[in-house]
Amino acid sequence: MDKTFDAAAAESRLYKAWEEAGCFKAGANASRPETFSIMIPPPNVTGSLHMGHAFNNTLQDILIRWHRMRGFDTLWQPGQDHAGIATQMVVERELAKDKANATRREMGREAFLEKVWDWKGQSGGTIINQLKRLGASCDWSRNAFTMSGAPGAPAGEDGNFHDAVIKVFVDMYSKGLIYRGKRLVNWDPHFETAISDLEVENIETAGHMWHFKYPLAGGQTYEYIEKDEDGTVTLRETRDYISIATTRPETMLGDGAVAVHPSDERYAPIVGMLCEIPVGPKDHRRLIPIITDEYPDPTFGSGAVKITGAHDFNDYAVASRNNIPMYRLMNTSGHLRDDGYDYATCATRAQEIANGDSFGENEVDGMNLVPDHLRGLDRFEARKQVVAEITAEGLAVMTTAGDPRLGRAAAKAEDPDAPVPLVEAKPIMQPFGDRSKVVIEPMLTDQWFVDTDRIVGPALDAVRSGETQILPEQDQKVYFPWLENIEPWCISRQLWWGHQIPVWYGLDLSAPGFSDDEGDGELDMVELGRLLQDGGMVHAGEKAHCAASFEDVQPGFLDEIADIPTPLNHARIIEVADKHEAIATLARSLAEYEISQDPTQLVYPVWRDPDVLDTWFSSGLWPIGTLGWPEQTEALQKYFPTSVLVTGFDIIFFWVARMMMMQYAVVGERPFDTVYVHALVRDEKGKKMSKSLGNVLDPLELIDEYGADAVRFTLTSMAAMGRDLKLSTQRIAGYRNFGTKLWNAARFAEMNGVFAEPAPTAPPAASATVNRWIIGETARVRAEVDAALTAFRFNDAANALYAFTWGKVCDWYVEFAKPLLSGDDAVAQAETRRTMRWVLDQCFTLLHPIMPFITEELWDATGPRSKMLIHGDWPAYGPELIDEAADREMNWVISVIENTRSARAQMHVPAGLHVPMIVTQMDPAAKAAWEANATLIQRLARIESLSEAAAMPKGTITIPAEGATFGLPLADIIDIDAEKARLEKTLGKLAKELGGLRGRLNNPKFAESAPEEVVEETRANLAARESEEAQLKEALARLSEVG
RNA sequence: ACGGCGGUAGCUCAGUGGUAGAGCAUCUCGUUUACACCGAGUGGGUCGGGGGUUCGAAUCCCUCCCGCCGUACCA
Repeated sequence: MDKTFDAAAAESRLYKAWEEAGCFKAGANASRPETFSIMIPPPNVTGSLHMGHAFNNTLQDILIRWHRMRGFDTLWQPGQDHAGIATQMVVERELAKDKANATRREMGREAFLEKVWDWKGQSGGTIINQLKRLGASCDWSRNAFTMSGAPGAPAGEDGNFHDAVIKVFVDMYSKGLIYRGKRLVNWDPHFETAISDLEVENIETAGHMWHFKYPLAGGQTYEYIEKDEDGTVTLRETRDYISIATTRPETMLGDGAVAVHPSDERYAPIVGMLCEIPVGPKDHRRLIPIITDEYPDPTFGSGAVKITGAHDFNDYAVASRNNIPMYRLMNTSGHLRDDGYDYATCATRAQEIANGDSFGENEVDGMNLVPDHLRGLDRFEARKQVVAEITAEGLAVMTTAGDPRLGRAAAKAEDPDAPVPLVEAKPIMQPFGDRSKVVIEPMLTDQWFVDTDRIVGPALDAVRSGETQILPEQDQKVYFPWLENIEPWCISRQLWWGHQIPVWYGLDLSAPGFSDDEGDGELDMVELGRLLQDGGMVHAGEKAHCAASFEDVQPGFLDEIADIPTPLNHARIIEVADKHEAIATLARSLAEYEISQDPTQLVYPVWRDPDVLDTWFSSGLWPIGTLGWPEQTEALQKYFPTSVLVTGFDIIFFWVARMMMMQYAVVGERPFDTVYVHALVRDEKGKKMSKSLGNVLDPLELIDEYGADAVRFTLTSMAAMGRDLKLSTQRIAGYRNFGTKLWNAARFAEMNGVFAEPAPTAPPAASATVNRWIIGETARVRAEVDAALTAFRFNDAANALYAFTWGKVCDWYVEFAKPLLSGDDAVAQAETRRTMRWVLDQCFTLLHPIMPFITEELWDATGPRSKMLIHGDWPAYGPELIDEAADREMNWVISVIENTRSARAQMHVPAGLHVPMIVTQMDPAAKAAWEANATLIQRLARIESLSEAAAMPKGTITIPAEGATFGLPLADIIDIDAEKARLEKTLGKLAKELGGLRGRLNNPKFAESAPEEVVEETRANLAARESEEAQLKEALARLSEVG
């Protein structure tokens, strides 16, 4: 054997061997009926392994390997998700690298998707290979992908996921659990798609708050009165305006009202009046009502809030409650709209609405209230313009240049008394897209939603009842409130990469008011013309039908047109790109019919919803989708519900909660028995690792440097439940050393012929105390490891194994075994070889789930084996192997050695010097222990000989032990004063301890109320300490006599 | 602001009612039948502060202080 384990060379070789032998396959090494299954949290297909993945997958691999070795029918299901936004972003960026490439929009949907699949083909395997480097023992033959089987997927990308996703959508749609509606959503102007509020990061940004005057309509005035807490009037003036503050002046263009709190006396006189939005062409200044609502906080700002329902979530709620129109001001890229009618027309209509006309949602959405000269401007540019125009008009609230509210501007003011507009410098929380990093715009758009209220119940009940257990428990406190206050889940995304929503739209030809003049059920020219011009085609709504495919959706549309007059009711359903094309196609078809009079050529064009589903909608089906659902596969029967989900707390909302809801909604069962939620891996200072901070530790680099086992062991040993990991390379190096330590223990064993004979399959029968002792210690650690892993206490398992392997086996047992291995007692030698072999095998086995590579390598290097360690048999031996007498004896030996070493070191006895030892009194137990282990003690404590004496000679170092007092007569070497000091120090510590013990025992209440075994233990402890104290005092007295 | 978590040795953390532990780092010594990626030894803590419950509190309760993470934020 080499001196160290060559991780770099061995890891790929071993992994390949496992994989080629099919060791990871579902059910491999199964020897019992129970199943154990884990679904990997699917990493992004374009992603690469980061520390969080390394941690997450190490824990999963430990559970999987442990169960596989225990003979469970085990499945670790791997796969990736298609990561809609992220992947689309990556591919667009790749395309942009070469200016010659067409952009996404230029090449069109189909061509772009081909590029995405190409990219997936190229880079999709990256993360898989990285997981392999970590040692992840997933069943790769089952690798799943959330876009598998989608239309346009290239060969080799077949699979059930697309069908599963579409089926679920269709089912939920038909049950009414999915609906479409115009709602305010988070809109990413860069990607031009809706995003989830979970994908929005609120970041504090330096912002401004402007204060503007909204003049009352018709120049009306009122007495504006402010009072302090006592009701004393502090301000009274006549105003012809209401003061409004805003951080987003550009949205004023879309204001629908000004709201004040109903209790706000200051504004009571003007509630119900109209006021003017102080921006836009003078001729068409819009007037909006002053309303009351509970939302405005009278103590904040002016107490009056402008209501822009289409661009602010709070305002949206107010506008909804009060039937205030919500005017959308921006287009999908965050520029002010330049579609629709001119400003004057729209403003006129808006005024009618403000004056009380009824209005419809679609009509309002069609109105463009952006003044013509501002149309097309970027939203931030528009803000500047609006501010400038209002200020120029004198409608900004003014203050003096020295007003501290102005922030830095105030400090820099040359003339602090000069009048300036009140623009407060104010930190504001601004929403940013977590991918695009641009400011998110609340936007009123048509989107698809899951009616989560109706499917959330079982997901909550499951955790409440314990049907699914969330560990650590504190994470339930994250799960519950979120689900209890769940919002509708917006599942549509305006992207191309994803599962396209299986809904088709057709023109609504059953326009109300249309009549067939002759009542003959046939359309003539006049009627057709009317249908085209005035009928539903352009302005009326659309008819929507949902089905898994275009074929399946046709019957719905045929029903739809069955009632309209002949011959259109017999039109063929065809699919076109969008509504515009549908109108054109229908018009053309009708025109051709006019000439040909051939009804078989008539078509009714329908178009598919262009949006795709949120990636989390498909990954919400991960537990069943990966097992082949909707097919009732064998795997599904066997491995679902799954056993454990191991995941980071950051995706409890994103993923865990949604899987819970979806699995119950779709198959009516829990997706997993246990959810183990782990913390975040941080850098050694506790900072979140991020590229911008440059504190990212790359797991692959660490694996290169220290080996996968060391990285895995480090992560495991730090996996205390519910706490973040602060990772330092120093620690990883330490665990690399641990591997080397084990390696060298095996090397030592090899040198001593330990592996010459076949490996024992059962704990060897042993008569030597050391062997009996280490066998018992092994049984202890096995129980500890099993208990720890059962409770998901990964760190306890790792630390127990570390302490056992290094602290017990390598430090003591190997040393104790040396004399036996090299001694001339052939029987003892053989027994010790057998025992050491067995103990090392146990170390390899128990450590394998955490450190699979080095243990497999050692397993292979230490003799012929019937199977690889990955399929080794996990031990089940128990406390029957523990021999209390051997334990006591070896602990006594260890304490004598340690105490002797300690005394020697403190007294500066040269380390290499073998010294004589004297014993003055020894009880039978101590005597027996000494005699049985004299060689060991003498060797390890560097004792030349032991002789009995009636009393310690002058200048002796005293070493107390249980049942014996030892001494090292080293008068010529040691300093008497130093020995006195040493003894006194020890006595001091003892005295403190004794004080506590006596105090407790002397307290009658202690004996009364404490449990008996505690009292007993305390008494025994006191006796032992007292005897030690007596020994030391005697020694001290003797030294004092000497002087 | 609310919620969660945390404050224990120089550092990173275990320890959840029986009187404080580990690893790493420090310092000292050391090439002795594997291992310097090593061995032996040593120092180091009123367990964030205060109060309470208890025979006994790092541990349970109350309160305050500090840090981190979420969520919501006020136009």
